[in-house]
Amino acid sequence: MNLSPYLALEASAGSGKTFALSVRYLSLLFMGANPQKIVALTFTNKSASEMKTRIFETLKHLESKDELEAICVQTGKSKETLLFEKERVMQILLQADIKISTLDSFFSLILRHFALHVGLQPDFKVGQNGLDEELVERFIKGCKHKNLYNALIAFSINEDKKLNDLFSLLNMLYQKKSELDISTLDEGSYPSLKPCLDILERIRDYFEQSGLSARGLATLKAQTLSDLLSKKYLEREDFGYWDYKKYANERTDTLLRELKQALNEHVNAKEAYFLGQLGKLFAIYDESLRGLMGEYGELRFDDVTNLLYTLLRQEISKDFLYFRLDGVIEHLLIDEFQDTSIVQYQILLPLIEEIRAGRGVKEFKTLFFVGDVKQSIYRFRGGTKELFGYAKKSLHLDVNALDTNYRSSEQVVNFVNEIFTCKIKGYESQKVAKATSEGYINVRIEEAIEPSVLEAIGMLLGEGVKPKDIALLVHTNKDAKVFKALVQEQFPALHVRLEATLKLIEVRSIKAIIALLKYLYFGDELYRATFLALCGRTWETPLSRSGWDLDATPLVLVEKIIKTYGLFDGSVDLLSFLEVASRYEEIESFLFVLDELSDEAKSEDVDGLRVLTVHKSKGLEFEHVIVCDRLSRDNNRSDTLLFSYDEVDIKGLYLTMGGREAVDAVYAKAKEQESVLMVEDRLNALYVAFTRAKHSLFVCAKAQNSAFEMLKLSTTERGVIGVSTKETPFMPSTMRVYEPKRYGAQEVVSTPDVEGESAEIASITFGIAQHYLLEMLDSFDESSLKRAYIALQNRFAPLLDETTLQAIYQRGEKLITCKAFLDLIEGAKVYKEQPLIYQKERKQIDLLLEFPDRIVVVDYKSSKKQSAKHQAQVKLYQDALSTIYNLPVEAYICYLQNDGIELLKSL
DNA sequence: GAAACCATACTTTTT
DNA sequence: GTATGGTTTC
Repeated sequence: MNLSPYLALEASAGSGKTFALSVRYLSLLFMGANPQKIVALTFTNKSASEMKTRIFETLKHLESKDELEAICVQTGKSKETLLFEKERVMQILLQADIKISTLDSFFSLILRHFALHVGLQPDFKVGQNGLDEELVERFIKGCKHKNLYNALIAFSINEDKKLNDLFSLLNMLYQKKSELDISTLDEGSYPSLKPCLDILERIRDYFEQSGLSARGLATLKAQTLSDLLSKKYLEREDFGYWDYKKYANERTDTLLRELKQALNEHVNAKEAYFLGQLGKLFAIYDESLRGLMGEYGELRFDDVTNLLYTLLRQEISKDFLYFRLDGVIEHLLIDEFQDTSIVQYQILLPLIEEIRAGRGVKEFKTLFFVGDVKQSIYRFRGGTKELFGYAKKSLHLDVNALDTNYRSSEQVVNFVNEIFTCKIKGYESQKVAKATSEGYINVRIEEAIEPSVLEAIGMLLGEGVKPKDIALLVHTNKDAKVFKALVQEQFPALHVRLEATLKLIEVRSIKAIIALLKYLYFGDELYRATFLALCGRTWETPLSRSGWDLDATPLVLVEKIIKTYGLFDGSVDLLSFLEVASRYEEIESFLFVLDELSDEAKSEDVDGLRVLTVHKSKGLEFEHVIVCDRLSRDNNRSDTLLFSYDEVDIKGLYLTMGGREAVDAVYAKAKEQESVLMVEDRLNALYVAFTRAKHSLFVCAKAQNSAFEMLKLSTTERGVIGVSTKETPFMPSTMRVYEPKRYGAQEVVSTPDVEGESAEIASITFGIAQHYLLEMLDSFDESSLKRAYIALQNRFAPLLDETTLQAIYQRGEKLITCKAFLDLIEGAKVYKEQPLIYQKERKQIDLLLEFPDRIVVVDYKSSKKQSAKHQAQVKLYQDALSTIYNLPVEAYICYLQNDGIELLKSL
């Protein structure tokens, strides 16, 4: 065999990491590994499910996959042998409980086995929980109990920390709990600044006698530590400069040295006091947290790792812990290794070492770590890229690097190589694999980036690029919002997606199904139109309400809709939706809960131009990428605590103070190290952003204060956009991108009859939109109207242009100011969109007014064109309601027209 | 040329 | 709360 048993794979962006992982996994299977004993770990649920899918897909179609060749090489078996064994391996895989998961769910699984050892019930919940307030309460109670309450207050005042700040500090320590022995933090008493101030006074006296300028003397005054630390002369060796120069001598320089020494002692004493206090408080915090977890059975993600680590260290032996996991794990694969945190690594270490020990030749145990330190951008949440190098070295792993880029075009690969060589430490040029496409690069440096970004989008659309193939990468969530609004304003017809965690009911294909269900049930044209629009079908598409059995279960109905309209797009979301549908027995209860369904979608809606942060884009790829500069200046706020590392071990913990570096060399070094790491992270973020592009890459940089400054970019344009004719749509053909039709408001209302079909459709759309606005109206006042209008815009922006939407708004305005109408509803109990079953027909009443002595039904119409029909319809409502209520029923048709509201009483 | 002063913004996010 | 950038001051 050629499979290297202990391998670290360096996989740059686009170099075929997923390919390598599935080859490795399948090779292990073909070599006889038991899938129960292979653990593959990733960081997100998304990549875990992708990995599973990829492995199954590859195995299923092995004969036609490139992976086959690679598996031959790894296993040393011939193609024929592999294909012969394929079915057997598939069977094994299908029957096994496959262990491909995120680190976090793997850890919670282990913890559940041992929950009782840490005072928890095994059915604890993991997630964000709302126990924060409870924690504060318990913490304060704990402080009182330990007679530390006054100390807490004194500490708070001394350090000028609010309880909130203090809590974030404690939480920070909590995250580092496994790396740091908090109980041994130094302790001291609160130091006096007097010795330092005394020396300063001596310097001042001396200079005053010598005749130093008033300006100079002013610099030798200070009240507080931060005053003092901000003095520039602390950065100097002596006073031989500026106003001081004339009077400086050996004496003043000695005093300066003394001052620095005294300050050094002071800051260190202060730090010791601070950390000592914090350590005491931390013990209470930790205890309160443990208590809460036990009582409520709710854990945060950090709690899982922390408890597991505690368990591993003290309470039970490592062998026992991992032995309990369904037998011993023999193969471990870790993806995105550079994002592993120290605690996570420490938890896995016994397992890793067990495998690495490789007792006896017969034993078949392997390790496989894949990662790319250039893509490490999660340091702020604990990701430690140094672990990759450390693991390679300490475990004596074989190291391999993937050097060819299969994702990006030639121009993009070359550009990335050119930009990042020498900038990222140890950057190796990637080779180009895609000889077929040349690609396109456009770097713009302008005073403002907004025009460049819009121009870039315009260029791409002009070349016939589909919006869904464009991604706008920004630095912050706030920027994402701004850019989304900007793009939408400039291209009103364009579908723009702000990337966020999606709910199931927000997925386009599911929205369509819901609309159709509502149409079938209520028969409202609005829903029919919504359904057709969401599917990208034309208005003429025949769609009948008959032939659907509404008494069938929701599951059967949804299945039938999916089948009939070919809505299945291979995404897991539709499956989840079917699962949700199966929870309900009849359509009424299903429709009732639909709008509030909180189930989350697993895959994203891939329609429309995407706007997302660089961090969210990691692991994704897009045909065309526009990387935007940051809109605001970036803020490198430093934390109150500063950690310094010796490779992967915490070497020191410091209290940050402005100017401390001038008097404390150790601290200065730690701060320097921190800032180097921060710059590296930022550079990596840019690397991640640039390498998302498959075909073309736009960089829109600011002339000043650019986030790209460290790349030293210059304006350039290379290659051609030229869209390839070969199209691989994500959505099935029936879910085409909807092509917006533009209908002028004038056209709609003026001569709908003569204009023919398109005007007919336009007036239907208009009517539906009008109805929708009124449906969304909570009450008949202006603020409700504004809210309803926003809802209208969200829904109809792709269908109707701005003028038309405005016209609808104005009609709404007229309605809520119409005296006759307001008089009519005065004193009534108002119901909207009431379903009504009469003579076996399902109807929906626009507006139902309940008075003590009578009932009024109102139907909205946007034109008088078919008034006879309208009359008949409200008559029907009137009759129907008469049978239900024992009261007289009046019926009105409310015509909403451009020139005003007309309220017509039906006879 | 250097210090002090004043005004001005103001992170990244999954499990 | 805290860096930073620009301006003022001697």
